[in-house]
Amino acid sequence: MSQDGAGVDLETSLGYLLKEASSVLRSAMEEVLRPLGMSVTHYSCLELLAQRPGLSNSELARGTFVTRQSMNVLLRTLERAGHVTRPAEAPVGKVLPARLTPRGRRKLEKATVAVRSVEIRMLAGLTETEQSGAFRILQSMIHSLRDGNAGA
Amino acid sequence: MSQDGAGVDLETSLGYLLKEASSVLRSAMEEVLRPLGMSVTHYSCLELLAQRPGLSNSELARGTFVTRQSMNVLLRTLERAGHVTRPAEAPVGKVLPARLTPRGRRKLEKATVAVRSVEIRMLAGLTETEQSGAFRILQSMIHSLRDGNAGA
DNA sequence: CTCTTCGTGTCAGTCTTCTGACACGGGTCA
DNA sequence: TGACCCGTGTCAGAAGACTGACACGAAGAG
Repeated sequence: MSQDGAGVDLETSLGYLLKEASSVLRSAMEEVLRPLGMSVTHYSCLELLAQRPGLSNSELARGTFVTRQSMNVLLRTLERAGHVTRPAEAPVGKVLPARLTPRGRRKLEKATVAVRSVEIRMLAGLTETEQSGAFRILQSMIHSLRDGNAGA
Repeated sequence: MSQDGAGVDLETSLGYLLKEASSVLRSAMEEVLRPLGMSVTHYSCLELLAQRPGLSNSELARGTFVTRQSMNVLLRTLERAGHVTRPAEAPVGKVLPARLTPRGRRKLEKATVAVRSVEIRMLAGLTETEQSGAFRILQSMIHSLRDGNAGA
């Protein structure tokens, strides 16, 4: 199974483990977000908007790791639900800065509690040192991958 | 932006970083797999099958983190392309053990080279110690998240 | 033996996300 | 000034994955 030597051994592959961790984290978030009627992308968009008000559609897309087309449809949904507002006219260029409505902010608060509990659960059993180590290592991976992408 | 204190700070959140890393890894894999006409799920299925021949549809689904319905349509595609074979009749129960065809194995070999190069690039700049540390930490996260899921 | 429970393969429909394409505004540079 | 390139918002179609539901076989409890 794992002794053929030619392949990427699933049992020891950090890439596979990364995918698994991400998958489990996503499932856990979906589970706690579902009672609130929100998806992970929903929440990510709102959280991003809370921390950086006035972000544009494209910027939100990059921050949540989806295409700007996908973010566009999500943003429409959030506008229709009254969680987000965008001006009808672009103040400058074509960029429409999005903002949370009070209602969106209230919705987000509940979601944040739920999501934070998941993150805390995920980190249980890890020391501060391990957490900061993981942080640095993940950043290194991201950096290496991005550089390679741009360079190729 | 990050001093409101109430939220999950995106700049320091391991969950967010995990999602980012996973997203970048996926993009990098898609990029090198595209010239071969394969998707990440395609590759994952083939790789899993190479390392554990005879896996069933449901087992493959669990191993690639998709639903068994999704894996079912993928498996059909792979069968039609001649990369995978499944017996017409289940040897026992309803479980249909899938196997790589020689053609599937050849296809996988090319993909493996491409994917391994991505993984190597990702790990560049990390010491052995850091890698095994990351491995252990990711496993801990997965374990904590899974336990919580089951317990809830 | 019978009943219940569980896991499995599969069909159907829906939803999300993606790729491709277009027009538009702003900045740079000749 | 005009040409060019880049980023943006948006429309349209396609691909992928998901949820819900069904029937069937195996394993265990009674």
